[in-house]
Amino acid sequence: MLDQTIDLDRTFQALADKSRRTMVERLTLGPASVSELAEPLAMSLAAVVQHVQVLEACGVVKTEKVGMTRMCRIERAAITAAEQWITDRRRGWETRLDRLGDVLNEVATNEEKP
Amino acid sequence: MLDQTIDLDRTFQALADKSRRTMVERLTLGPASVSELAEPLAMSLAAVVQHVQVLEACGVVKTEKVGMTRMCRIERAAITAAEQWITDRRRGWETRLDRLGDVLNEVATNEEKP
DNA sequence: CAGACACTTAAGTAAGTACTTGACTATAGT
DNA sequence: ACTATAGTCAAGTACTTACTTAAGTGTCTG
Repeated sequence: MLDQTIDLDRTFQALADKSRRTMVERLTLGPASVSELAEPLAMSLAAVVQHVQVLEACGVVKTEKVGMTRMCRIERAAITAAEQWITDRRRGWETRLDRLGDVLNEVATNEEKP
Repeated sequence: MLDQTIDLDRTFQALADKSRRTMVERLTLGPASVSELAEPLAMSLAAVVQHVQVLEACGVVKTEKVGMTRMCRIERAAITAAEQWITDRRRGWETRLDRLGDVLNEVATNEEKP
């Protein structure tokens, strides 16, 4: 429960960076090495490694060393938790707006035949 | 287009904080003043105002001054954009996994009757 | 074995975040 | 008019982030 809060913090934080989102987008196409992730980004490899560490720390990606390359792949759970949080909120305000709509309809109906 | 990237940065950044998520959760129940948002949070009013400013800067909430209170309400577009980004990624990796599933099924079928 | 390759680690830096306190400014009620 | 309320503004501070460069460490390839 408390852990989930921490993970949401870290997951949203991880997604709050264009470079990391680019990496995630690449990884949705399939696993990739660190240098493959680095390829479209204008920064040092060391910086990319640090971004990978951020993504790994929040559980959005998992990595595994194969020979001299580190293969990265996306891990569904963490990112899904973030999606779920937003979806739950949206559901909240949508049902509220539905109820508001009902009330407005009722008022309108009552005004039509007073 | 470029703006959208900036907005996603800011929106995810905004959601990467427990206090701000608490505020958003409160606001999904309906509009609230700054002090109402502050009530469950262990920090100064000034700090809460700053959080509200962050949420407003990324478009997740809109505010309006009514008398001496500032009323805040949630604004769907920005937060929906964030949700959409995740949903699009998930759709990406799900279709990829589906294709992988197809390939595996095909392999399995071929192995059954070689 | 030599050299290239793919990271890895460490240390440093500039900018950004999340607060704080304290002084101030408009309302609103009595 | 007097005072409480609800917020606003400006500094200041401790901490974190997103990089950088430079010097390693294992892992192939010829």
